[in-house]
Amino acid sequence: MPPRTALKRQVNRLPPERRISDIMAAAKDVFVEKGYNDALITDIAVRAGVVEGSIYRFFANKRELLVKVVEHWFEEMLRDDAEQFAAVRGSWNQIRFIVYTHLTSIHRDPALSRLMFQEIRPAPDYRGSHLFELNRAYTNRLVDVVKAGIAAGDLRPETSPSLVRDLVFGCIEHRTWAFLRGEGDFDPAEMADAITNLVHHGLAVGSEAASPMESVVARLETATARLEAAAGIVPAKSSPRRG
Amino acid sequence: MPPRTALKRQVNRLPPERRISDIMAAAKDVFVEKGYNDALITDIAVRAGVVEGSIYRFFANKRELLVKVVEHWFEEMLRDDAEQFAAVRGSWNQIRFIVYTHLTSIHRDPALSRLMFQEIRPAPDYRGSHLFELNRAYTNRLVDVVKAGIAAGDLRPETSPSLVRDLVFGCIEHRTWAFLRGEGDFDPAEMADAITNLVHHGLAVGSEAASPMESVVARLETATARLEAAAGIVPAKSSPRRG
DNA sequence: CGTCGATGATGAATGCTATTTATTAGTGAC
DNA sequence: GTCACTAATAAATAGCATTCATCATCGACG
Repeated sequence: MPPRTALKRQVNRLPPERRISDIMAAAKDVFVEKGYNDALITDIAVRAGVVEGSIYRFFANKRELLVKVVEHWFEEMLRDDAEQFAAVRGSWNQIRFIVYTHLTSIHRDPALSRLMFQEIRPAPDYRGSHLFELNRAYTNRLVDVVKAGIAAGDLRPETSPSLVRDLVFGCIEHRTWAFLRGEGDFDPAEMADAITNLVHHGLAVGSEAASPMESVVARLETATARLEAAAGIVPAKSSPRRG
Repeated sequence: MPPRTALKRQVNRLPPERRISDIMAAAKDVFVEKGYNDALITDIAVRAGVVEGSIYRFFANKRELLVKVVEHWFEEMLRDDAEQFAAVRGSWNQIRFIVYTHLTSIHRDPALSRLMFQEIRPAPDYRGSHLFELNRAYTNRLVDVVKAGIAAGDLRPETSPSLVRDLVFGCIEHRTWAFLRGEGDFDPAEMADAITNLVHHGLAVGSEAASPMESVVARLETATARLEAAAGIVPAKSSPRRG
Protein backbone atom coordinates (compact mmCIF):
# COMPACT_ATOMS: atom_id res chain seq x y z
CA MET A 1 0.00 0.00 0.00
CA PRO A 2 1.51 3.38 -1.04
CA PRO A 3 1.69 6.10 1.64
CA ARG A 4 -1.42 8.29 1.79
CA THR A 5 0.46 11.56 1.88
CA ALA A 6 2.19 10.68 -1.38
CA LEU A 7 -0.99 9.61 -3.12
CA LYS A 8 -3.12 12.57 -2.11
CA ARG A 9 -1.71 15.27 -4.32
CA GLN A 10 -1.96 18.93 -3.40
CA VAL A 11 -4.13 21.01 -5.68
CA ASN A 12 -4.49 24.75 -5.42
CA ARG A 13 -7.32 26.17 -7.46
CA LEU A 14 -7.24 29.82 -8.47
CA PRO A 15 -9.09 32.12 -10.87
CA PRO A 16 -7.45 32.00 -14.31
CA GLU A 17 -6.44 35.70 -14.34
CA ARG A 18 -4.55 35.20 -11.13
CA ARG A 19 -2.81 32.08 -12.44
CA ILE A 20 -1.90 33.84 -15.65
CA SER A 21 -0.46 36.85 -13.88
CA ASP A 22 1.45 34.62 -11.45
CA ILE A 23 2.95 32.68 -14.31
CA MET A 24 3.80 35.82 -16.24
CA ALA A 25 5.45 37.41 -13.24
CA ALA A 26 7.53 34.31 -12.62
CA ALA A 27 8.37 34.02 -16.30
CA LYS A 28 9.47 37.62 -16.42
CA ASP A 29 11.84 37.08 -13.52
CA VAL A 30 13.35 33.95 -14.99
CA PHE A 31 13.70 35.33 -18.52
CA VAL A 32 15.33 38.44 -17.12
CA GLU A 33 17.75 36.44 -14.99
CA LYS A 34 18.63 33.71 -17.45
CA GLY A 35 17.72 34.88 -20.94
CA TYR A 36 15.36 33.00 -23.21
CA ASN A 37 17.36 29.87 -23.90
CA ASP A 38 18.59 29.21 -20.41
CA ALA A 39 15.22 29.90 -18.82
CA LEU A 40 13.64 26.60 -17.79
CA ILE A 41 9.92 25.99 -17.85
CA THR A 42 10.43 23.97 -14.69
CA ASP A 43 11.98 26.95 -12.98
CA ILE A 44 9.16 29.25 -14.07
CA ALA A 45 6.60 26.70 -12.87
CA VAL A 46 8.20 26.38 -9.46
CA ARG A 47 8.35 30.13 -8.94
CA ALA A 48 4.76 30.54 -10.08
CA GLY A 49 3.70 27.83 -7.64
CA VAL A 50 2.34 25.55 -10.34
CA VAL A 51 3.50 22.48 -12.17
CA GLU A 52 5.00 22.55 -15.66
CA GLY A 53 1.90 21.22 -17.38
CA SER A 54 -0.22 24.06 -16.02
CA ILE A 55 1.77 26.62 -17.94
CA TYR A 56 0.74 24.93 -21.18
CA ARG A 57 -2.89 25.30 -20.18
CA PHE A 58 -2.52 29.08 -20.63
CA PHE A 59 0.36 29.46 -23.07
CA ALA A 60 0.88 27.42 -26.22
CA ASN A 61 4.62 27.21 -25.69
CA LYS A 62 7.69 28.84 -24.23
CA ARG A 63 7.96 31.40 -27.00
CA GLU A 64 4.37 32.58 -26.64
CA LEU A 65 5.02 33.06 -22.95
CA LEU A 66 8.03 35.20 -23.78
CA VAL A 67 6.05 37.27 -26.23
CA LYS A 68 3.30 37.89 -23.70
CA VAL A 69 5.81 38.93 -21.05
CA VAL A 70 7.54 41.40 -23.34
CA GLU A 71 4.21 42.73 -24.62
CA HIS A 72 3.09 43.42 -21.10
CA TRP A 73 6.26 45.34 -20.35
CA PHE A 74 6.08 47.29 -23.58
CA GLU A 75 2.46 48.28 -23.09
CA GLU A 76 3.15 49.61 -19.64
CA MET A 77 6.08 51.61 -20.98
CA LEU A 78 4.04 53.16 -23.76
CA ARG A 79 1.36 54.28 -21.32
CA ASP A 80 3.90 55.98 -19.09
CA ASP A 81 5.66 57.89 -21.86
CA ALA A 82 2.70 59.02 -23.88
CA GLU A 83 1.31 61.69 -21.57
CA GLN A 84 4.64 63.35 -20.86
CA PHE A 85 5.51 63.52 -24.52
CA ALA A 86 2.41 65.52 -25.37
CA ALA A 87 3.79 68.53 -23.52
CA VAL A 88 7.13 68.86 -25.35
CA ARG A 89 7.46 71.60 -27.99
CA GLY A 90 10.00 72.20 -30.75
CA SER A 91 11.62 69.59 -32.98
CA TRP A 92 14.98 69.50 -31.21
CA ASN A 93 13.31 69.08 -27.82
CA GLN A 94 10.91 66.46 -29.10
CA ILE A 95 13.66 64.38 -30.65
CA ARG A 96 15.71 64.74 -27.52
CA PHE A 97 12.76 63.62 -25.41
CA ILE A 98 12.19 60.50 -27.51
CA VAL A 99 15.87 59.59 -27.46
CA TYR A 100 16.09 60.20 -23.75
CA THR A 101 13.05 58.15 -22.79
CA HIS A 102 14.17 55.28 -24.99
CA LEU A 103 17.64 55.33 -23.43
CA THR A 104 16.04 55.41 -20.02
CA SER A 105 13.94 52.33 -20.77
CA ILE A 106 17.03 50.44 -21.89
CA HIS A 107 18.90 51.60 -18.84
CA ARG A 108 16.10 50.55 -16.49
CA ASP A 109 15.30 47.19 -18.12
CA PRO A 110 18.35 45.98 -20.01
CA ALA A 111 17.36 42.34 -19.95
CA LEU A 112 13.88 42.96 -21.35
CA SER A 113 15.28 45.26 -24.00
CA ARG A 114 17.67 42.53 -25.00
CA LEU A 115 14.89 39.99 -25.29
CA MET A 116 13.06 42.40 -27.57
CA PHE A 117 16.10 43.03 -29.77
CA GLN A 118 17.55 39.56 -29.81
CA GLU A 119 14.62 37.17 -29.56
CA ILE A 120 11.47 38.95 -30.63
CA ARG A 121 12.40 41.25 -33.48
CA PRO A 122 14.39 38.75 -35.54
CA ALA A 123 11.57 36.18 -35.55
CA PRO A 124 10.00 35.58 -38.94
CA ASP A 125 6.51 36.23 -37.58
CA TYR A 126 7.46 39.52 -35.93
CA ARG A 127 5.82 41.59 -38.62
CA GLY A 128 2.16 40.87 -38.06
CA SER A 129 2.56 40.49 -34.31
CA HIS A 130 1.08 42.75 -31.68
CA LEU A 131 4.54 43.77 -30.54
CA PHE A 132 5.33 44.93 -34.04
CA GLU A 133 2.33 47.22 -33.90
CA LEU A 134 3.24 48.50 -30.46
CA ASN A 135 6.79 49.17 -31.53
CA ARG A 136 5.56 50.87 -34.66
CA ALA A 137 3.42 53.23 -32.62
CA TYR A 138 6.38 53.86 -30.35
CA THR A 139 8.83 54.73 -33.10
CA ASN A 140 6.31 56.55 -35.27
CA ARG A 141 6.25 59.38 -32.77
CA LEU A 142 9.66 60.27 -34.12
CA VAL A 143 8.48 60.03 -37.70
CA ASP A 144 5.67 62.44 -36.87
CA VAL A 145 8.06 64.83 -35.18
CA VAL A 146 10.24 64.90 -38.27
CA LYS A 147 7.27 65.47 -40.56
CA ALA A 148 6.06 68.31 -38.36
CA GLY A 149 9.55 69.78 -38.23
CA ILE A 150 9.76 69.76 -41.99
CA ALA A 151 6.36 71.39 -42.29
CA ALA A 152 7.42 74.06 -39.80
CA GLY A 153 10.63 74.74 -41.71
CA ASP A 154 12.87 73.60 -38.84
CA LEU A 155 14.11 70.52 -40.66
CA ARG A 156 15.46 70.00 -44.16
CA PRO A 157 12.56 69.24 -46.48
CA GLU A 158 14.34 66.46 -48.38
CA THR A 159 14.96 64.28 -45.30
CA SER A 160 13.21 60.92 -45.18
CA PRO A 161 11.38 60.70 -41.84
CA SER A 162 11.60 56.92 -41.74
CA LEU A 163 15.33 57.06 -42.34
CA VAL A 164 15.65 59.41 -39.39
CA ARG A 165 13.74 56.87 -37.30
CA ASP A 166 16.23 54.15 -38.25
CA LEU A 167 19.14 56.48 -37.71
CA VAL A 168 18.06 57.38 -34.19
CA PHE A 169 16.85 54.00 -32.92
CA GLY A 170 19.63 52.14 -34.67
CA CYS A 171 22.24 54.43 -33.16
CA ILE A 172 20.79 53.97 -29.71
CA GLU A 173 20.82 50.20 -30.00
CA HIS A 174 24.29 50.02 -31.40
CA ARG A 175 25.66 52.28 -28.73
CA THR A 176 23.98 50.40 -25.88
CA TRP A 177 24.98 46.85 -26.90
CA ALA A 178 27.99 46.81 -24.63
CA PHE A 179 25.77 47.85 -21.73
CA LEU A 180 23.21 45.22 -22.72
CA ARG A 181 25.93 42.58 -22.54
CA GLY A 182 26.64 43.76 -19.02
CA GLU A 183 29.78 45.75 -19.79
CA GLY A 184 29.94 49.12 -18.08
CA ASP A 185 27.28 51.78 -17.79
CA PHE A 186 26.08 54.94 -19.54
CA ASP A 187 24.33 58.17 -18.69
CA PRO A 188 21.04 58.47 -20.58
CA ALA A 189 20.89 62.27 -20.37
CA GLU A 190 24.39 62.79 -21.67
CA MET A 191 24.00 60.25 -24.44
CA ALA A 192 20.64 61.70 -25.42
CA ASP A 193 22.18 65.14 -25.89
CA ALA A 194 25.04 63.80 -27.95
CA ILE A 195 22.83 61.73 -30.23
CA THR A 196 20.25 64.44 -30.69
CA ASN A 197 22.86 67.03 -31.56
CA LEU A 198 24.65 64.77 -34.00
CA VAL A 199 21.45 63.80 -35.78
CA HIS A 200 20.23 67.36 -35.79
CA HIS A 201 23.38 69.01 -37.11
CA GLY A 202 25.02 66.17 -38.97
CA LEU A 203 28.70 65.77 -39.49
CA ALA A 204 29.48 68.41 -42.01
CA VAL A 205 30.74 71.79 -41.01
CA GLY A 206 28.41 74.60 -41.83
CA SER A 207 25.50 75.53 -39.66
CA GLU A 208 26.76 76.80 -36.35
CA ALA A 209 30.11 76.04 -34.78
CA ALA A 210 33.54 77.28 -35.79
CA SER A 211 33.75 76.40 -39.45
CA PRO A 212 34.56 77.87 -42.85
CA MET A 213 31.06 79.36 -42.86
CA GLU A 214 31.67 80.84 -39.45
CA SER A 215 34.93 82.41 -40.56
CA VAL A 216 33.30 83.83 -43.69
CA VAL A 217 30.70 85.45 -41.50
CA ALA A 218 33.34 86.77 -39.15
CA ARG A 219 35.32 88.22 -42.02
CA LEU A 220 32.22 89.82 -43.52
CA GLU A 221 31.08 91.22 -40.24
CA THR A 222 34.45 92.76 -39.52
CA ALA A 223 34.75 94.25 -42.96
CA THR A 224 31.20 95.56 -42.87
CA ALA A 225 31.69 97.11 -39.49
CA ARG A 226 34.84 98.87 -40.63
CA LEU A 227 33.22 100.11 -43.79
CA GLU A 228 30.07 101.14 -42.03
CA ALA A 229 32.16 103.02 -39.53
CA ALA A 230 34.14 104.69 -42.29
CA ALA A 231 30.92 105.73 -44.01
CA GLY A 232 29.34 106.86 -40.77
CA ILE A 233 26.45 104.39 -41.04
CA VAL A 234 24.51 103.07 -37.98
CA PRO A 235 24.65 99.21 -37.95
CA ALA A 236 21.38 97.23 -38.38
CA LYS A 237 20.00 94.82 -35.74
CA SER A 238 21.83 91.48 -35.40
CA SER A 239 19.88 88.17 -35.36
CA PRO A 240 19.93 86.11 -32.13
CA ARG A 241 21.73 82.73 -31.99
CA ARG A 242 21.01 79.64 -29.95
CA GLY A 243 23.54 78.91 -27.18
CA MET B 1 26.26 -14.66 -36.47
CA PRO B 2 25.71 -11.01 -37.41
CA PRO B 3 26.03 -10.13 -41.11
CA ARG B 4 29.55 -9.16 -42.10
CA THR B 5 28.52 -6.06 -43.99
CA ALA B 6 26.83 -4.65 -40.93
CA LEU B 7 29.73 -5.39 -38.59
CA LYS B 8 32.47 -4.03 -40.79
CA ARG B 9 31.95 -0.33 -40.42
CA GLN B 10 33.03 2.10 -43.09
CA VAL B 11 35.85 4.40 -42.10
CA ASN B 12 37.11 7.18 -44.32
CA ARG B 13 40.34 8.73 -43.14
CA LEU B 14 41.25 12.23 -44.31
CA PRO B 15 43.80 14.89 -43.37
CA PRO B 16 42.48 17.05 -40.52
CA GLU B 17 42.44 20.30 -42.55
CA ARG B 18 40.24 18.67 -45.13
CA ARG B 19 37.89 17.28 -42.48
CA ILE B 20 37.70 20.64 -40.79
CA SER B 21 36.95 22.51 -43.99
CA ASP B 22 34.35 19.93 -44.98
CA ILE B 23 32.63 20.26 -41.64
CA MET B 24 32.77 24.04 -41.76
CA ALA B 25 31.36 24.15 -45.26
CA ALA B 26 28.52 21.86 -44.27
CA ALA B 27 27.92 23.80 -41.09
CA LYS B 28 27.79 27.08 -42.99
CA ASP B 29 25.15 25.70 -45.32
CA VAL B 30 23.01 24.34 -42.54
CA PHE B 31 23.31 27.43 -40.32
CA VAL B 32 22.43 29.62 -43.30
CA GLU B 33 19.43 27.50 -44.20
CA LYS B 34 18.07 26.84 -40.74
CA GLY B 35 19.51 29.42 -38.37
CA TYR B 36 21.48 28.49 -35.26
CA ASN B 37 18.80 26.85 -33.16
CA ASP B 38 17.16 24.78 -35.85
CA ALA B 39 20.45 23.61 -37.30
CA LEU B 40 21.05 20.00 -36.27
CA ILE B 41 24.47 18.56 -35.64
CA THR B 42 23.22 15.37 -37.24
CA ASP B 43 22.35 17.27 -40.38
CA ILE B 44 25.74 18.96 -40.49
CA ALA B 45 27.45 15.62 -39.95
CA VAL B 46 25.55 13.94 -42.77
CA ARG B 47 26.35 16.73 -45.20
CA ALA B 48 30.00 16.72 -44.21
CA GLY B 49 30.11 12.97 -44.73
CA VAL B 50 31.04 12.21 -41.13
CA VAL B 51 29.29 11.00 -38.05
CA GLU B 52 28.16 13.34 -35.24
CA GLY B 53 30.95 12.41 -32.87
CA SER B 54 33.60 13.40 -35.39
CA ILE B 55 32.48 17.00 -35.26
CA TYR B 56 33.28 17.10 -31.56
CA ARG B 57 36.80 15.95 -32.31
CA PHE B 58 37.46 19.32 -33.97
CA PHE B 59 34.96 21.67 -32.35
CA ALA B 60 34.19 21.84 -28.67
CA ASN B 61 30.48 22.38 -29.26
CA LYS B 62 27.84 23.70 -31.60
CA ARG B 63 28.48 27.31 -30.66
CA GLU B 64 32.20 27.13 -31.32
CA LEU B 65 31.41 25.72 -34.72
CA LEU B 66 29.13 28.66 -35.39
CA VAL B 67 31.76 31.14 -34.29
CA LYS B 68 34.37 29.57 -36.55
CA VAL B 69 32.03 29.63 -39.52
CA VAL B 70 31.17 33.30 -39.03
CA GLU B 71 34.81 34.21 -38.40
CA HIS B 72 35.81 32.58 -41.65
CA TRP B 73 33.19 34.55 -43.56
CA PHE B 74 34.12 37.80 -41.88
CA GLU B 75 37.84 37.42 -42.53
CA GLU B 76 37.23 36.81 -46.21
CA MET B 77 35.04 39.91 -46.36
CA LEU B 78 37.64 42.10 -44.68
CA ARG B 79 40.30 40.99 -47.13
CA ASP B 80 38.13 41.84 -50.10
CA ASP B 81 37.16 45.32 -48.93
CA ALA B 82 40.46 46.53 -47.61
CA GLU B 83 42.30 47.10 -50.87
CA GLN B 84 39.47 48.93 -52.62
CA PHE B 85 38.95 51.24 -49.69
CA ALA B 86 42.52 52.48 -49.80
CA ALA B 87 41.85 54.29 -53.07
CA VAL B 88 38.85 56.39 -51.97
CA ARG B 89 39.43 60.09 -51.22
CA GLY B 90 37.35 62.68 -49.41
CA SER B 91 35.30 62.20 -46.26
CA TRP B 92 31.91 62.05 -47.97
CA ASN B 93 33.16 59.49 -50.47
CA GLN B 94 34.87 57.42 -47.80
CA ILE B 95 31.79 57.31 -45.61
CA ARG B 96 29.67 56.45 -48.61
CA PHE B 97 32.07 53.67 -49.54
CA ILE B 98 31.95 52.13 -46.07
CA VAL B 99 28.16 52.34 -45.92
CA TYR B 100 27.83 50.90 -49.39
CA THR B 101 30.16 47.94 -48.86
CA HIS B 102 28.50 47.11 -45.56
CA LEU B 103 25.06 47.21 -47.15
CA THR B 104 26.36 45.03 -49.96
CA SER B 105 27.64 42.40 -47.51
CA ILE B 106 24.26 42.29 -45.81
CA HIS B 107 22.54 42.08 -49.15
CA ARG B 108 24.77 39.25 -50.34
CA ASP B 109 24.80 37.20 -47.11
CA PRO B 110 21.71 38.03 -45.10
CA ALA B 111 21.72 34.80 -43.14
CA LEU B 112 25.33 35.16 -42.02
CA SER B 113 24.78 38.81 -41.13
CA ARG B 114 21.85 37.74 -39.02
CA LEU B 115 23.90 35.15 -37.20
CA MET B 116 26.45 37.82 -36.43
CA PHE B 117 23.85 40.30 -35.16
CA GLN B 118 21.57 37.90 -33.38
CA GLU B 119 23.76 35.09 -32.08
CA ILE B 120 27.33 36.29 -31.90
CA ARG B 121 27.24 39.88 -30.81
CA PRO B 122 24.86 39.52 -27.86
CA ALA B 123 26.90 36.72 -26.28
CA PRO B 124 28.52 37.64 -22.98
CA ASP B 125 31.95 36.51 -24.20
CA TYR B 126 31.75 38.54 -27.41
CA ARG B 127 34.08 41.21 -26.14
CA GLY B 128 37.37 39.38 -25.94
CA SER B 129 36.58 37.17 -28.94
CA HIS B 130 38.40 37.20 -32.24
CA LEU B 131 35.24 38.31 -34.00
CA PHE B 132 35.04 41.30 -31.73
CA GLU B 133 38.52 42.31 -32.85
CA LEU B 134 37.71 41.75 -36.49
CA ASN B 135 34.54 43.77 -36.22
CA ARG B 136 36.41 46.49 -34.40
CA ALA B 137 38.91 46.75 -37.23
CA TYR B 138 36.06 46.80 -39.69
CA THR B 139 34.13 49.60 -38.02
CA ASN B 140 37.19 51.58 -36.99
CA ARG B 141 37.79 52.51 -40.59
CA LEU B 142 34.85 54.82 -40.18
CA VAL B 143 36.20 56.25 -36.96
CA ASP B 144 39.48 57.00 -38.73
CA VAL B 145 37.67 58.66 -41.61
CA VAL B 146 35.84 60.94 -39.22
CA LYS B 147 39.01 61.84 -37.36
CA ALA B 148 40.76 62.64 -40.63
CA GLY B 149 37.77 64.65 -41.80
CA ILE B 150 37.86 66.69 -38.63
CA ALA B 151 41.59 67.27 -38.98
CA ALA B 152 41.08 68.40 -42.57
CA GLY B 153 38.32 70.80 -41.55
CA ASP B 154 35.63 68.94 -43.54
CA LEU B 155 33.78 67.74 -40.47
CA ARG B 156 32.62 69.52 -37.36
CA PRO B 157 35.39 69.39 -34.77
CA GLU B 158 33.10 68.64 -31.82
CA THR B 159 31.65 65.42 -33.32
CA SER B 160 32.45 62.19 -31.51
CA PRO B 161 33.90 59.75 -34.05
CA SER B 162 32.69 56.73 -32.13
CA LEU B 163 29.19 58.13 -32.01
CA VAL B 164 29.27 58.53 -35.77
CA ARG B 165 30.26 54.88 -36.02
CA ASP B 166 27.25 53.83 -33.96
CA LEU B 167 25.01 56.18 -35.89
CA VAL B 168 26.03 54.72 -39.24
CA PHE B 169 26.21 51.02 -38.41
CA GLY B 170 23.17 51.20 -36.17
CA CYS B 171 21.15 52.90 -38.85
CA ILE B 172 22.16 50.30 -41.42
CA GLU B 173 21.18 47.44 -39.15
CA HIS B 174 17.92 48.95 -38.14
CA ARG B 175 16.96 49.67 -41.71
CA THR B 176 17.88 46.22 -42.98
CA TRP B 177 16.09 44.16 -40.30
CA ALA B 178 12.99 43.67 -42.43
CA PHE B 179 15.18 42.38 -45.24
CA LEU B 180 17.04 40.13 -42.82
CA ARG B 181 13.73 38.62 -41.77
CA GLY B 182 13.07 37.87 -45.40
CA GLU B 183 10.63 40.71 -46.04
CA GLY B 184 11.20 42.55 -49.31
CA ASP B 185 14.43 43.84 -50.76
CA PHE B 186 16.53 47.00 -50.89
CA ASP B 187 19.00 48.70 -53.18
CA PRO B 188 22.39 49.10 -51.51
CA ALA B 189 23.50 52.01 -53.70
CA GLU B 190 20.36 54.02 -53.15
CA MET B 191 20.29 53.36 -49.43
CA ALA B 192 23.97 54.18 -49.12
CA ASP B 193 23.43 57.59 -50.68
CA ALA B 194 20.48 58.36 -48.45
CA ILE B 195 22.25 57.34 -45.26
CA THR B 196 25.48 59.10 -46.10
CA ASN B 197 23.70 62.33 -46.97
CA LEU B 198 21.59 62.30 -43.87
CA VAL B 199 24.55 61.62 -41.59
CA HIS B 200 26.67 64.18 -43.35
CA HIS B 201 24.17 67.04 -43.38
CA GLY B 202 22.00 66.20 -40.41
CA LEU B 203 18.39 67.10 -40.07
CA ALA B 204 18.49 70.77 -39.37
CA VAL B 205 18.24 73.35 -42.08
CA GLY B 206 21.31 75.48 -42.30
CA SER B 207 24.45 74.25 -43.96
CA GLU B 208 23.57 74.39 -47.61
CA ALA B 209 19.96 74.85 -48.53
CA ALA B 210 18.18 78.16 -48.30
CA SER B 211 18.19 79.17 -44.65
CA PRO B 212 18.36 82.25 -42.43
CA MET B 213 22.13 81.86 -42.06
CA GLU B 214 22.58 81.54 -45.80
CA SER B 215 20.61 84.68 -46.51
CA VAL B 216 22.47 86.67 -43.87
CA VAL B 217 25.74 85.66 -45.47
CA ALA B 218 24.45 86.50 -48.92
CA ARG B 219 23.34 89.94 -47.80
CA LEU B 220 26.62 90.64 -46.03
CA GLU B 221 28.69 89.43 -48.97
CA THR B 222 26.82 91.61 -51.41
CA ALA B 223 26.94 94.68 -49.21
CA THR B 224 30.60 94.20 -48.39
CA ALA B 225 31.58 93.71 -51.98
CA ARG B 226 29.80 96.87 -53.00
CA LEU B 227 31.26 98.87 -50.14
CA GLU B 228 34.74 97.46 -50.64
CA ALA B 229 34.56 98.36 -54.30
CA ALA B 230 33.40 101.86 -53.46
CA ALA B 231 36.22 102.23 -50.91
CA GLY B 232 38.81 100.79 -53.30
CA ILE B 233 39.73 97.90 -50.94
CA VAL B 234 41.07 94.55 -52.29
CA PRO B 235 38.93 91.66 -50.86
CA ALA B 236 40.55 88.92 -48.75
CA LYS B 237 40.66 85.26 -49.92
CA SER B 238 37.35 83.38 -49.71
CA SER B 239 37.25 79.70 -48.68
CA PRO B 240 35.94 77.23 -51.29
CA ARG B 241 32.59 75.46 -50.84
CA ARG B 242 31.51 72.04 -52.00
CA GLY B 243 29.00 71.98 -54.88
C1' DC C 1 -27.14 18.10 2.55
C1' DG C 2 -25.23 14.94 -0.84
C1' DT C 3 -24.02 13.62 -5.63
C1' DC C 4 -22.43 14.46 -10.35
C1' DG C 5 -20.32 16.57 -14.22
C1' DA C 6 -17.17 19.97 -15.93
C1' DT C 7 -12.76 21.70 -15.74
C1' DG C 8 -8.40 23.03 -13.31
C1' DA C 9 -4.27 20.88 -11.94
C1' DT C 10 -1.02 17.32 -11.64
C1' DG C 11 3.25 14.56 -12.43
C1' DA C 12 4.82 11.04 -15.11
C1' DA C 13 5.86 9.85 -19.93
C1' DT C 14 7.54 11.22 -24.64
C1' DG C 15 10.55 12.79 -27.95
C1' DC C 16 14.01 15.49 -29.76
C1' DT C 17 18.92 16.90 -29.60
C1' DA C 18 23.50 18.17 -28.03
C1' DT C 19 27.18 15.88 -26.06
C1' DT C 20 30.00 11.72 -24.22
C1' DT C 21 31.95 7.41 -24.38
C1' DA C 22 33.28 2.74 -25.39
C1' DT C 23 34.85 0.42 -29.53
C1' DT C 24 36.76 -0.28 -33.91
C1' DA C 25 39.60 0.58 -38.12
C1' DG C 26 43.48 2.56 -40.54
C1' DT C 27 48.29 4.09 -40.55
C1' DG C 28 52.94 4.70 -39.91
C1' DA C 29 57.14 3.41 -37.14
C1' DC C 30 60.19 -0.10 -36.10
C1' DG D 1 54.76 -8.15 -40.15
C1' DT D 2 53.40 -6.32 -35.69
C1' DC D 3 52.20 -2.76 -32.50
C1' DA D 4 50.85 1.46 -30.72
C1' DC D 5 48.54 5.57 -31.87
C1' DT D 6 44.91 8.23 -33.50
C1' DA D 7 40.81 9.04 -36.52
C1' DA D 8 36.28 7.66 -36.84
C1' DT D 9 32.33 5.40 -35.49
C1' DA D 10 27.79 4.21 -33.37
C1' DA D 11 25.53 3.64 -29.36
C1' DA D 12 24.54 5.61 -24.85
C1' DT D 13 23.51 9.71 -21.84
C1' DA D 14 21.26 13.57 -20.36
C1' DG D 15 18.73 17.99 -20.52
C1' DC D 16 14.50 20.09 -21.45
C1' DA D 17 10.13 21.42 -23.96
C1' DT D 18 5.85 19.45 -24.64
C1' DT D 19 2.01 15.99 -24.13
C1' DC D 20 -1.12 12.98 -21.77
C1' DA D 21 -3.65 9.99 -18.76
C1' DT D 22 -5.49 10.82 -14.14
C1' DC D 23 -7.09 13.01 -10.26
C1' DA D 24 -9.15 16.87 -7.31
C1' DT D 25 -12.14 20.57 -6.68
C1' DC D 26 -16.12 23.53 -7.32
C1' DG D 27 -20.73 24.72 -8.35
C1' DA D 28 -25.29 23.14 -9.94
C1' DC D 29 -28.98 20.48 -9.08
C1' DG D 30 -31.73 17.24 -6.80
